[in-house]
Amino acid sequence: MSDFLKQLNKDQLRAVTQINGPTMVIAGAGSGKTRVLTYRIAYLLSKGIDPFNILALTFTNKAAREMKERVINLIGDGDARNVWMGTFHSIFAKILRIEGHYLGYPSNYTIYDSNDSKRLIKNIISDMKLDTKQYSPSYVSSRISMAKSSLISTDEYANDSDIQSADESARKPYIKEIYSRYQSRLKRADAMDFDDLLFNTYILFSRFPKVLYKYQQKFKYTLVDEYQDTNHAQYLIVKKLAANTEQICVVGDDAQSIYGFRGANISNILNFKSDYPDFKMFKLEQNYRSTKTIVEAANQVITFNKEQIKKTVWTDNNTGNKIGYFKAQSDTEEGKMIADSIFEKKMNEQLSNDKFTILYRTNAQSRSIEEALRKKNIPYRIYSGQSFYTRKEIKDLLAYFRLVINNNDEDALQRIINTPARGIGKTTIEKIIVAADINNVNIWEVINNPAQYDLKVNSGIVLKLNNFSTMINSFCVVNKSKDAYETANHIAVSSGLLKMFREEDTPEAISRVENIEELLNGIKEFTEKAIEKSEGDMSVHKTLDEFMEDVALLTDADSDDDEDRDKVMMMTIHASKGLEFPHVYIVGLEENLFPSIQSITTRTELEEERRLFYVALTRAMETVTLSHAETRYRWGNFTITEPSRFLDEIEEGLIDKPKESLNLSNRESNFSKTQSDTGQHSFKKRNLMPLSNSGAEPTEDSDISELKSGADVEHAKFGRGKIISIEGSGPNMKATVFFNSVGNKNLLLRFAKLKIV
DNA sequence: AATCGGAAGGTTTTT
DNA sequence: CCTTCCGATT
Repeated sequence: MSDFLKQLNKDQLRAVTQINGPTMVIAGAGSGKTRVLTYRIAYLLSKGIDPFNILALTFTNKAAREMKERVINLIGDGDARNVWMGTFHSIFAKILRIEGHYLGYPSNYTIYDSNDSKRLIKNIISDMKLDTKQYSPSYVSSRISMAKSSLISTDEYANDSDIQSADESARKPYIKEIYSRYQSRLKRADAMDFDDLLFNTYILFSRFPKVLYKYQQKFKYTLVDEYQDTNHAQYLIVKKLAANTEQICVVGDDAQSIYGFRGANISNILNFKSDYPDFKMFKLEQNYRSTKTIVEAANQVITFNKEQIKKTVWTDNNTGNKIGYFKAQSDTEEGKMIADSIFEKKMNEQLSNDKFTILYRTNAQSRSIEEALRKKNIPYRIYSGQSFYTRKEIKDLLAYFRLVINNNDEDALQRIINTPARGIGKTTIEKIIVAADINNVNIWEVINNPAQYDLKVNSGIVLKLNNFSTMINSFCVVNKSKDAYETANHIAVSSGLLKMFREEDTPEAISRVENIEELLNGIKEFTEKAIEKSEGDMSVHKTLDEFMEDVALLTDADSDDDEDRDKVMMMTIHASKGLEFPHVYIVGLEENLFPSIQSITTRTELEEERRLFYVALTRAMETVTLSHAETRYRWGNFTITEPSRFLDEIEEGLIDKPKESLNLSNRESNFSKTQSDTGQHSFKKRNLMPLSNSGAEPTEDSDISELKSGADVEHAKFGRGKIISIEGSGPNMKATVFFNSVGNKNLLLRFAKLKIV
């Protein structure tokens, strides 16, 4: 029956089959952590445990999805589907949809992402007539976030003398007031931010023992991945859930704790001992992923940290190559060296693109590398945070969806009430907000009954408001009966949003229309997938509400698409956690960048940076190449950099002699590059919906490839002109052209149909 | 009320 | 350098 257990080593086997009582698994990098978790779930099921009684919590959607897939592979679809597997945030969001009414939330509450919540905080700060410099929204928001993830309520925040004196000495005594207003505004909008999903779940379980009991009964077995990254709230919720049966298994690696900055607390691992004195601990120390060289280098680096649980990660794998080391003169050069190196290795060893991964500390570093890859025609894909969903046009359309789903969502309402322009201006909105505040009702309520709340606007405006609310209400009606795609499409068209961008005939607007179409395609896919899963049954259609629930907790790094394989992968080190790749490039190893300048003052923070480096190294299976640039374009000017201290922490025998860039003309090329770039941005086209995709496709249209800067061209609408510069490639190729009639224009070449004269 | 341009601020890292 | 926001202008 349990044939699959044969695939485990001794330690893994013990960790999997020890299913009675609290269990902690300390798993070194590459030692089969996910494997233990998935096999443990399979094992529980094989022992007759009801899948409905199992809860598995992860940090990222990606990890959750992978776990699901692997469990399905082991035991088949049927049982696996009934196990609750998901991120902390998504599982708790689900619970709050069901039980939120205990706390006064409707089941269709909106989830605000960090941008939404910063916007709200900013509004509050200006409402309070405070200086936004002194009270920068991001500072205030991180303060509030820290409080919430430590379960400190608004009242507790205001009454805690330590917190208050800290805020006062930081000259920000009003944060308590902002926090409190922020919470009531969220409540009024029937909205929760990310931290509320945890905070409110905790409150729910504390105040309503009956609800807690229900979920304790349901989740008899709890598994937690990446336990070292849990914050206080997550820790306590899990503890509450497991209090009854104590059938809890946590898996983690203190050496890979990299989320301290958002409240993760390594000591949760250490507390485990005192919370569950009769716990069993297993250490997984054999690494199956990397070469000896890589494992050794990683071990060496981590010894520079003082705080850690002792363990010895070792491997039976080959020694492998030494670690590569590039010393580039500039960031441009760094990109070039990496692109060249990938190209060479690819050709020599006949490797596909997807065998290569480039890791960096900050998202901003991707640009110079991207350019180099594009020049070499190497396709790549960036797994970046949220860029797709933070685009204006996407946010706008999503705001319509949000408002339709939750009429009280004030942030969404304010975003779109005049987009596209419908004559409801700033002054009017101002008046509505004041009326709402005075009467302590929601903005939506005021818009629907302007007279009742004594809104002092002329009859023309009243008519416009009326038209707006009629429109939204009609969308709500559509949403009740149609599936997600039909509703979304209807809204995109009837709201006039699509038309607005279509009429504006600029390359920028064209790309916005494309992005909207991508979003709609994504929703279509989402809808069809559900129908497909239910074997063509059209009646079980997915609603827009369900789509939005998915989106709120999704980042585009989470998505994966079959058509999008075989590309070099690029991502931040944080995003790479839990993944493995054959050939890894870790770039920008410079002081003040990696380790980050914000983290070199305290030991704790520096050690977190070092763990980050440890994570980066241990992603690699076969080779690692490190690089640094001696000069780097930052904030628009050259900075001379120093090699990262982390480079010295790897013993000389394990690392190659630095390979230096020889191109002396690089400074020049750097200058010319910046000049031609002035004032332009390339619009990265995203392909299928939840996917961030910046592919460098070979140019298909031979006409286009003949266009060069300096060429005289003719355009159907603008007439004669001269090409000033060209950038991008494939479908993204665009040019700046000076036309005698209208001056400079940015054109997407694929649409512009330029003729060479 | 809408549009355009300039100024200012922003880079950690993510759910 | 790039993006966003604000204010001045029409």
